[in-house]
Amino acid sequence: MPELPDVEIFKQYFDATALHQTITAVYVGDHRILQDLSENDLRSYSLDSKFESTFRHGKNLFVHLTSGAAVLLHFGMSGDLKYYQHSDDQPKHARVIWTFDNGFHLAYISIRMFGKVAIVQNSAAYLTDQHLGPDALSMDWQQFFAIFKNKRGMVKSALMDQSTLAGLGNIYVDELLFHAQIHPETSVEEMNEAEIHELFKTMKSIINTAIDVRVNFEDFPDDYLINHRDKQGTCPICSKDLERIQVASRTTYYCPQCQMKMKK
DNA sequence: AGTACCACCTGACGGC
DNA sequence: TGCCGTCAGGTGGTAC
Repeated sequence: MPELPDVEIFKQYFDATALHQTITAVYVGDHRILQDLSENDLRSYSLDSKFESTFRHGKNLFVHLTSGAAVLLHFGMSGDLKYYQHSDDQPKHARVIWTFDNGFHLAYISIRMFGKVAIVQNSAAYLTDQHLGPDALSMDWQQFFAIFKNKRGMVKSALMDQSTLAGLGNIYVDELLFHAQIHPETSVEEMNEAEIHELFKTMKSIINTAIDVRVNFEDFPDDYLINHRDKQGTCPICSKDLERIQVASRTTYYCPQCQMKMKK
């Protein structure tokens, strides 16, 4: 699930539920999810502290604690959050659970264990250390063009590379290339400024749309690719059968008629 | 710098 | 019903 729009919705959910309450307990359901962090350390950072504010960069969600440090949540391929009151509602794959003084709990869920929970002292330094590029939603055109005018390789690989820009994954890269009518294997160095600008505009548009519909698949506009990603899928615009190929080792859907721009 | 693999995990689904 | 292969929206490492 979680690419930038999903994580933005997690942030909004977190802000609406789990801030400003004293943490009274921390439960770790599977310590493998903790990165360079012991269960005891997570507990001592959390207990008697409060979640104060959240900050998202790409697919990373930082939650600042009143104790000073921040909890970093990364959701991998199957992460989620759930705020609930009764233990009957505890989700099956809750890997970390924070309990608050109002009796509610916040569960960090990860089915496939690909996510991570860490403690970071300085989120800006963490982004630098991890070599993360600028956030795809907040970056401006000057930044985007400065990066892409010097990039080489396939456009899909470039957009997926978190050190180039942070936040896009397989689903939304396919979606934006579809709307920009650019073939996923197009070489970035073959694209002119107008095409790169189209890429930028479309990227902003599809991220904002996904956030507006709160990533509910059924609420995406009819001309979006997202609900047609299957082997029998047809193009929502021209009805031609979609192509399914591997690009940068990832399953890629595109319309061979609408996405003609291709130079290898 | 870019790409092609492999690995990390669990669960859902289709075929037999 | 059960077993098995395949696939899944992420990331990190290694080798070329």
